[in-house]
Amino acid sequence: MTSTRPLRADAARNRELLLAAATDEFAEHGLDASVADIARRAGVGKGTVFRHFPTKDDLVAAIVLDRFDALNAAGERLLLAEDPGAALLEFLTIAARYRQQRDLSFLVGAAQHNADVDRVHRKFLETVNALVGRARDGGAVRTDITGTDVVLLMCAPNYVTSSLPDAPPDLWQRYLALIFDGLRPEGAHPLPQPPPRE
Amino acid sequence: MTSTRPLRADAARNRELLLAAATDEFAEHGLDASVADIARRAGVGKGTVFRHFPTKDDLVAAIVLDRFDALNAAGERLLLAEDPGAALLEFLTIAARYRQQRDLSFLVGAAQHNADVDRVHRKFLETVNALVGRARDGGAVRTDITGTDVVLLMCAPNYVTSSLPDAPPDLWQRYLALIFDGLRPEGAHPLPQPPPRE
Amino acid sequence: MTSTRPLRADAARNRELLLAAATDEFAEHGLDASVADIARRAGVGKGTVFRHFPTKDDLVAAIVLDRFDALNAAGERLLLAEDPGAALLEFLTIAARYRQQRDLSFLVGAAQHNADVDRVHRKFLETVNALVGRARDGGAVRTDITGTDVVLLMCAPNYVTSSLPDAPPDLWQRYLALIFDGLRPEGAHPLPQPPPRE
Amino acid sequence: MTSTRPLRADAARNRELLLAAATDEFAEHGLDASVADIARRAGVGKGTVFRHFPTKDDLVAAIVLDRFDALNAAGERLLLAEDPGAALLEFLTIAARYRQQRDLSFLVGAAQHNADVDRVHRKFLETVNALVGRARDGGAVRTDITGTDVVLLMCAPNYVTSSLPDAPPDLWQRYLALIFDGLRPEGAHPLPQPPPRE
DNA sequence: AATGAATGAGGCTTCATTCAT
DNA sequence: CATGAATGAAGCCTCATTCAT
Repeated sequence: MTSTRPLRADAARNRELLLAAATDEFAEHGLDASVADIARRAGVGKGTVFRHFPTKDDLVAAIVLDRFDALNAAGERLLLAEDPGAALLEFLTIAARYRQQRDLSFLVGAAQHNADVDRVHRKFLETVNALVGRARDGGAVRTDITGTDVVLLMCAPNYVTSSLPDAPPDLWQRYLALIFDGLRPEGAHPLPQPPPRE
Repeated sequence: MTSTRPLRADAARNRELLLAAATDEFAEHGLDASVADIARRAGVGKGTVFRHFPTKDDLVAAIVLDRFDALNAAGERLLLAEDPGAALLEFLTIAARYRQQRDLSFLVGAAQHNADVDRVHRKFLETVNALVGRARDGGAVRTDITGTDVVLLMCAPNYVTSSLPDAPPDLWQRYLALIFDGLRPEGAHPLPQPPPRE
Repeated sequence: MTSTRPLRADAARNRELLLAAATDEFAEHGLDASVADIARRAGVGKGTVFRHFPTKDDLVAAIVLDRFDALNAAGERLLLAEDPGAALLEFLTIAARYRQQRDLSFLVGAAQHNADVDRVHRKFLETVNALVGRARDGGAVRTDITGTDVVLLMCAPNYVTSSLPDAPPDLWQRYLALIFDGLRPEGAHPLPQPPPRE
Repeated sequence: MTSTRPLRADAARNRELLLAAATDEFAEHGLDASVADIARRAGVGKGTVFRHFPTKDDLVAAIVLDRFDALNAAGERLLLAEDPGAALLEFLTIAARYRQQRDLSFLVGAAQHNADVDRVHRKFLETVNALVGRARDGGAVRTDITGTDVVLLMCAPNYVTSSLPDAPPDLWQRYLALIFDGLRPEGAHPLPQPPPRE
């Protein structure tokens, strides 16, 4: 899929329909969402799903890919912003807002074994590293945290609200703010464990 | 578990074996862990699982119950500690250490429909509320957070490390410390959303 | 069956194969016939059974439905016959001949909870009531029996022969004749219990 | 079981409890009644069932055996009655009343492969043959029916009412009377099929 | 002798995937 | 190309039967 001829118009449209439908179904039913339901939601036949995505994992990977692509674009734009601290917070806000789907834990299931996802994921790590580096240099975040720390923490706001059945849709903002306060230099206590490498 | 006669010695042993095996399998494969695998891991027949836990949900509920029971006991003990702030941090540490399983998200699947779990869960909320109340009164945590906030956040340290395949086993301590720093009064910024009720 | 688009040719064929196989298996093994055996007998995969009949009960219902439909058609035709007594006997003969399966006791298992079966069953009762009414008015059957009596009795000829392992295939005709003789006015003795309502 | 030493008093009592419980359970749930339910209803452990009846089929056979024994005793007594026609009707009445359990179709499932049941069943056929022979000789039933005919027909009254969910408990009497009217000489029409041999 | 815990084959059903139409 | 029918492995659960207590 890394560089194939452009799809015919209707095929391209089906692909988008499928990605949207799959994203919604996964958000609602987790990784157990059935291919049949996705096909029905997209208004296409089951076979069409497999024409576009030979495997359910490939479908998951495509979603993750899109998500990372969008985030990477946003990140690169924010690297040019004036205030590095505000830029980082804005980045995390964008990431969390991206439809507060349960999380990106699909990543675990499929991303690990997909070359495309790997590539874009690596790019993502670089981008976050750059954003965090700028913020750290600017004194907006404490000196003992790394880009990887932020990558790991950035899904937490959505995660914690996901366990509340009828949470208000923007509740995640509260926890993003709390966690971000923990990243600030003011009142920082030493951390008991070193950051993970990579 | 509602006051029945004590199990025969071998049955009690199998029950423990099963709970341990199930806990491990769930930790490794999520809620999709198969009953057959759990039975195999416990070294018993498939039917034995269903003698002890008529339903897969019952098995999940039993695990959640045990976990909450242990947590509640620890919480009550810590309510008597001298330093309220240290007590809260210790409580969160204990909770996170309790085998850093992915999370307690089993709760969603089964807790909602099980009377025993409901009861012990409510008790859990009370305990955390009390611990947070004491810490807040003692100036150890900022005034704008509630017990529910802490309940929601307390699984996050395990969650964030779970996405790292080969994380060092105690990495969660780093993120617990970071998040706890966000709960402290020093350098607190106003929160954009009110806390969820209940 | 409620007015859906016609099935694809091969699907329709499989549906018939399945109904025939299921009818045979149920006749041989009673309601306990396994879906796997039915699938094997029809020469299709187990999953195909559930594509056509999402539930074992649905399969049973479909058989019962077909049977009642055929019977209803025959009954309506016979309502136009000249001799009402001969028409009733002919109807009972047709019903018994319809593959002398053990009985229609599948009805109990599924019919009660299926709207389609309910509808066609009610129609069936009406038809038999009409046939019996005509025969009674024409003096062909005794005055103290009702349509419901006949409905209840009409499975008996097949039932009684079913307990004979190697009965000749047309033995049921003997018992239908005997029972029908009991319905005639000649030599009728008063009945000790009133007919069931409905 | 054909001649073993007499059971200890409590064992004998358990045997009776089990037979009664099994009879009830089979009557309620058909041949699918579970051994566990039977044991619970009898107030004994599951293992005790298998001490008395090594196999579920053996339990069924024991019930059938008891039933046939009782019927045979009644039949022999009625062979001495004055009015042969009344005696036959009385016999059929007794048979049908014997708890109008669904039927004796357990016979099919297990009786065929059990020597004891075979023996007592053969005896049963002889008894009915004798009863019918006397009635026929006395002009109480038509000349073209045999003992086997009656054996086959005698379960029908219970069978036909069994398909009515809320039938009055004595409804079978109505259908026994109707069927018996069919056996009388008055108004008999020739039968289309010969009686089954044996 | 009685109990009930353990077993595992087998039942119904779901679903990712393949393939004829 | 799209469709949806077919497949069969795998999941959860039941139950007759065995066996340790």
